[in-house]
Amino acid sequence: MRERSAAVLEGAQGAPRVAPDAAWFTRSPQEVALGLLDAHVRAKSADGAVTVRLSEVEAYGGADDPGSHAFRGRTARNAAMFGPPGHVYVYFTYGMHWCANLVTGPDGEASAVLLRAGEVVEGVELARTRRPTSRTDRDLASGPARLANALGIRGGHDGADALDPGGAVSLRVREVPAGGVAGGPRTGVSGDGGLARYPWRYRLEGDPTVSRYRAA
DNA sequence: CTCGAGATGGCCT
DNA sequence: GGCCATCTCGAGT
Repeated sequence: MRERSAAVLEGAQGAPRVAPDAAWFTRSPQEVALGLLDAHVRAKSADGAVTVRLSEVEAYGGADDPGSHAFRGRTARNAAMFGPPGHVYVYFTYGMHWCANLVTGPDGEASAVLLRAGEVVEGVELARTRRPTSRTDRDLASGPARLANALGIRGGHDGADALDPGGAVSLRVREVPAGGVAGGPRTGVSGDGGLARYPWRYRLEGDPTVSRYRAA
């Protein structure tokens, strides 16, 4: 199945990026996901800071979403998803990789947006040292685990408050949403319902840094 | 550029 | 014990 495209970055070009507050994240994961496109995610550590401009994200619901880690209820692993909005939810997958999400919706309800891909716009040299296998800079954060790795986000960041501008992870979102982005197929939802029922994967169409891994 | 296969460990049933 | 919200590498077009 081929994906359809849509307009890109209309109105957002030149719009300032601002630090979001809790209310900004207290919305549906789909709304937040669209708002996060073209946002800056910054992570600082003792080594320095890396900032990624997001080009691809994916929304996850809670008990109503079979593709969500929270589908079967709260566990120690997914506890951050049930916590306050604007915090980081980090999980370990495939025995190797960390992936970073931002929690959405009211405290106590589980939903989040997975950060799938982006472009490193600050700290490229540090990101290269963390991702020595990247052949080109566009691959530094072109995938969920690649992005988390480039930012230096690991399990220790689980639950971190991304609304604190001075925190280890901080955000600046477009004052005018990038908008006009197609919903692509999701991973993790088998069968024909994947795209039809949960078209919650969003990207900046034509952006060279989007992940090349697309669900079958 | 694309495709296919293997690695690898925590979580959930 | 099976299942992954994946990545890298090698080989083929």
